[in-house]
Amino acid sequence: MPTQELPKTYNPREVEESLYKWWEESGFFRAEIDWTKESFVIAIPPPNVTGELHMGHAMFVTLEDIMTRYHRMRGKVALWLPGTDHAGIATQLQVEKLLMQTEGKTRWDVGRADFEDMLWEWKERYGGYITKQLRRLGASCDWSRERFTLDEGLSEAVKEAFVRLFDKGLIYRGTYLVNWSPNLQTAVSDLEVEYSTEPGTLYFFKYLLKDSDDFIPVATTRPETILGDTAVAVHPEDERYRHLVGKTVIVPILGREIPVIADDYVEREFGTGALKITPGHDPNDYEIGKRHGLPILNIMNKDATLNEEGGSYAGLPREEARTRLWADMQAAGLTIREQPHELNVPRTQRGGEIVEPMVSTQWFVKMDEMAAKGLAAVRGGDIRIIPERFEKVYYNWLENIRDWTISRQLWWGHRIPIWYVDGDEERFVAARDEAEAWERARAQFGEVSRLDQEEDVLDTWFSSGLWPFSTLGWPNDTEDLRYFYPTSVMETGYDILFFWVARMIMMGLEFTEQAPFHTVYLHGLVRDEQGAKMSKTKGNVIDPLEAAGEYGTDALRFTLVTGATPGQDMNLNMERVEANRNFANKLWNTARFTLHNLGAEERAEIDTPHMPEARFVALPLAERWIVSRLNQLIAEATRHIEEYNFGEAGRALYNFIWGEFADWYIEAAKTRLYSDDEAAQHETRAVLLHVLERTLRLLHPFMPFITETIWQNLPHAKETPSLMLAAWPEPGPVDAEAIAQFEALQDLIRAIRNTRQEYGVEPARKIAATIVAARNFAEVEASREMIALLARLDEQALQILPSLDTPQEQAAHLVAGEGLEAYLPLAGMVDLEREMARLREQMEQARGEIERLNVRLANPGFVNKAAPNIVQGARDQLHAAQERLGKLEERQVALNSGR
RNA sequence: GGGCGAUUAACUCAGUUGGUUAGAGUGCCAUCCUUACAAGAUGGAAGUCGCAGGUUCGAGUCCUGCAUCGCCCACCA
Repeated sequence: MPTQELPKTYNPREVEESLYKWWEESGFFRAEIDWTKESFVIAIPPPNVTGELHMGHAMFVTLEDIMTRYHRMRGKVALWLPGTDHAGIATQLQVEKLLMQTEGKTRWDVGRADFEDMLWEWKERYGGYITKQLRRLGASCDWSRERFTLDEGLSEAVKEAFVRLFDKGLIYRGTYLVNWSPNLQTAVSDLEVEYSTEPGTLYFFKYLLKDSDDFIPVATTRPETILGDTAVAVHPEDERYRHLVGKTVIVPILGREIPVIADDYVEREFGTGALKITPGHDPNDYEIGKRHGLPILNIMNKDATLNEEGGSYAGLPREEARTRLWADMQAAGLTIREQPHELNVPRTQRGGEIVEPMVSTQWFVKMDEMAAKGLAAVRGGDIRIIPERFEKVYYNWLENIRDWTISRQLWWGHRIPIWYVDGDEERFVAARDEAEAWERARAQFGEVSRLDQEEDVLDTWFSSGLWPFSTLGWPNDTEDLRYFYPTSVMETGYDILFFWVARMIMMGLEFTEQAPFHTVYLHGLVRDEQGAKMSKTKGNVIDPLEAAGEYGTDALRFTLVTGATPGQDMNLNMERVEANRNFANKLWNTARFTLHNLGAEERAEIDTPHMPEARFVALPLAERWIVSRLNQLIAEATRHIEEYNFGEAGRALYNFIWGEFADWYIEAAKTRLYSDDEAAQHETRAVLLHVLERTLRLLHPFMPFITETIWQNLPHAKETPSLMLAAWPEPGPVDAEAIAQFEALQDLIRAIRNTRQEYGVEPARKIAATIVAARNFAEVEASREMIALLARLDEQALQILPSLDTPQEQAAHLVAGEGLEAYLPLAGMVDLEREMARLREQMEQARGEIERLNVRLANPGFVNKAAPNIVQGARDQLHAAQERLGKLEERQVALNSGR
């Protein structure tokens, strides 16, 4: 493996695509079943098959890829199972739109068979696009197991699930008031309805009593529904209207007679206190109608135009019917007034048009039983939701769940496996295929001459609900299913907790009698930098591939993972992506430095689990420090990842790589690297290489491309061909004393630099400094070594005069922890007055600290109740501060007497 | 109407069983083209942790109330 000179800056565009291709073609993403090993499985949240990549995808790819790569490196059989969703409504809408644009036709114009062909064509053309985009983000999915919800296997699972639920009596057909989408002409579930607050009008009008001039005043926001009224309701205890209960009133314009009823649902304070009842087009009225046995009048066609029940308004769209009717009522003197009123308008999630509650015959799933099991699984701890607060949201939804409308009057989806017998809507069987349907129909109904399959398809989420196991082969008892199921983590956005996660849990429990995963990790929405939702109409969408193209996929991923905490929305700003691009470049240059200084002999050792203890203890201070810090980092990053705190893990890596490895260790290493001591050189290179290589492993799940690229350039034996297959590092020894000593060194250097700047010493000017290591270090090798290090680290600025004696001349005096001191000569640099002032300020600080600590330690509550290590820590601090103050006082005296 | 989240430096955000003097990136000021990196280096300024109480030896962190913004659920015509 020849090591070539790396370019000065990392160029992601040059490596990402080919690297990914190599990973994929080499089969590194493939999960091979190995019964001696543990598995780690994530089923991807399947994107819409013809969808476009957005930041939500980038977010889940980042998080799921981190988990998958991490567990793969930990030696598990890691399967990230990819696939796409047919996305019934979304896809059909796209194709309908295209059909309208190109041919000016609706789907009904071309007919079901041809339209279905168009859908499949569309899917074939655009279906691969989204998965290509996921690849660009580095997703280490096992593409050999890719699934699509309309695949044969998954369709089989859907039929099986449906029939089982049907046989159990959990699926029923019924005529109820459902949410109707007039554009799509299909029913949608409650979840697919979104409410928006919009300005509107509250219309007051008169309901005339039959055979009387008297009237009941009624208020409505939707006058057109007057045409479907079958009663007027008042509160039973309302004195104003009590005497009218049981009387008959006349529907305006139409002249129909309807009763006045009493129901305590009516709010006396709202409007006029009298409520018109339209059971055919309002959910609450529907309930009231059922209670009172009122007729249900459907006044609309499927496209929300008025039907023949609307009398002369028949054929008009609902909005137009409203204005016409109101005008006619005004002319007839039946109106009272209008007032502005804020409306909560139900709109369909996809199309955005106003939902029309409409009575129709649909298929439903009974939810109570399944919901109870779903609740128990989370309550009992079989499933954990992260962040925990969403457990409450989940409970709340399942506790109040209503039956699920699963039929859709669409043409793109799984056709409901119900067969009607001899054209009779009341006689039907559920069956996995037509043969079984005949069998079942004959067994149940005897002579059967014709079977017709249900025209409706199933809600997309019905098939998605089976995803964790249908993708693994269920209902067949496949090896994949046995080995990989249940899956491990379900990672997705909190916005589909009800749509998808809850249903997967319920269906998993129902069909496999197991929770489909043990952990649900919910991420937040990615918003723009002002916190606004990204949308095409606002034009504030940041395309993940554009961002990745400009700054690198790794930078984008790192930004997404470190910028947010679980379940929390994040505001993405490109400055952060740029900053992380810079971080990638920093890492790149640490690698360049390491490789540049490498000799031919440095290689093999990095394949060992960690540095042998015996070698470690013999290392010089800086080396023991960085290796100790690395080992602490390994433990810390591992802990954070295990606890799903990926952002914290990422930040810890960032701080180590930039703040410790690059800023300090590499500088410190130069002392020995550029010395004449060949053994020392070799040792230093080995440590550089060791730390770099371990760091690459730790960072790989977060930034797969750059880490692999560098890793491939490292001169080592490569027991594994790719970093993604390398073992996750194990923490080695930590030398706490080395850490403390090196940190003291850092403190002192910072203090020296700070003093120079304070006194405005020009950077190029060297200062002769006297460094004194305190008595407890005076004898040990460490102090000499520290002084040498210091000389190197501030080579440009300092001429170090190592000494164990306090100098007598006037000098600025600096003290760091671990008994390190520095004296910077005053001559030519230091103004005595300023130095005295500086000393006073530092003494003031020290006294303040001593005061605070004394107060704390004098408090019996603190000494008795606080943890012993906390108390001891305070004592140590007090001693250090006292010592520091003592030195400062000595120095003050010395300076004064020297005057 | 019910529930949840957010409120920390100029901006975008971390801060995980309560424990020194609250951190990062960006921006800002000053200096530097030092032989890995100007996508860089060094130093610096910058926060009464939304407000008011409480618990505690000790609160950004726990409790109560309030304010502002946002989200979810429910759907009073």
